[in-house]
Amino acid sequence: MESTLTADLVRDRAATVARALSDAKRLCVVERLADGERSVSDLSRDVGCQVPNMSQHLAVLRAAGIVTSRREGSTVFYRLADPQVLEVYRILQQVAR
Amino acid sequence: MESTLTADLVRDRAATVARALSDAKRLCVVERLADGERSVSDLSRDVGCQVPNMSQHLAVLRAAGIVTSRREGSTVFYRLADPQVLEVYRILQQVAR
DNA sequence: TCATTGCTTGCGCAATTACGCAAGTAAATC
DNA sequence: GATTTACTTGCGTAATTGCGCAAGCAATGA
Repeated sequence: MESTLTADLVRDRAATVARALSDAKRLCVVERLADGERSVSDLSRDVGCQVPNMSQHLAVLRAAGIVTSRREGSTVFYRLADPQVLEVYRILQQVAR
Repeated sequence: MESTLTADLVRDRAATVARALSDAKRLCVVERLADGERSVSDLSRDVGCQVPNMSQHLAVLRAAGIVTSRREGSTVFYRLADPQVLEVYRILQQVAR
C-alpha cells in the first residue's frame, strides 16, 4: 500500500517535470543536449532567443532535475541530467501525433 | 531531412501534451482512467474538486488528444485516447525521483 | 586595476492559467 | 411541458509564466 501523501508528492514532482517540458524552446534545448553538453550562448543561438531568456529556461529545466551545469572558465555548459528524459520526449511525440 | 517547420510543429504538439500533463489533478485523472472509463462526477469526487473545474481539466486533456468522451444518457464517460500516455507518465515519474 | 566576455538575476508587463460561482444545455423522469 | 440530473460554458480574479531590458556577478586578459 502507499499513503496518499507520497502519491501526492510523486504526482507533484512528475507534474513539475512535465511543466518543464511544456515549452517548445525548452524541448528544443533537450534536443540539442541529446548530442552532448552545450554552452548557454550556443543554446541561445540555436534556439533563437536572447541569453537571459535562455538562462531562465535552463533554470526551469534545472529546477525540474532535467539538466545539470558545469562551469569551465567563464563559460557554463549544460547537459542532460537523466537520459530518460529523451525517452519521455520520444513517447510524448508519439502521443502528440 | 526534415524541414524546421514540421520540427516546430512536432515540438509545439509535444509541448501541448506535456502542458496537459503538468498538473497534479490532471495526472490524477490519468491514473484513474488507467483502470477504464469514468464519468465526470466520479472523477470530480476522486480528485476532490468541483464538477466545473473537472470539466475544464478534462477539456485540456481532450484538446491535447489524451482523452476522448462518450455520452450515455445524461452521463459523459471519459477514457484514455492513447494508452501510451501511461508510458509517458511512468517514465516521467522515474525522471522525477 | 580596469575592461571584456559569459552568464545570472531583478524588474515590469502582457498573456495564460486555475479556480469558484453562476448560468446555460442536454437527456431522463414525472 | 416542467423538474431533476449531469455536464459544459462564461465570467471575474488571483497567481503564474515568458519575455525584453537593465543591472549584477564571475572569470579572463590587457
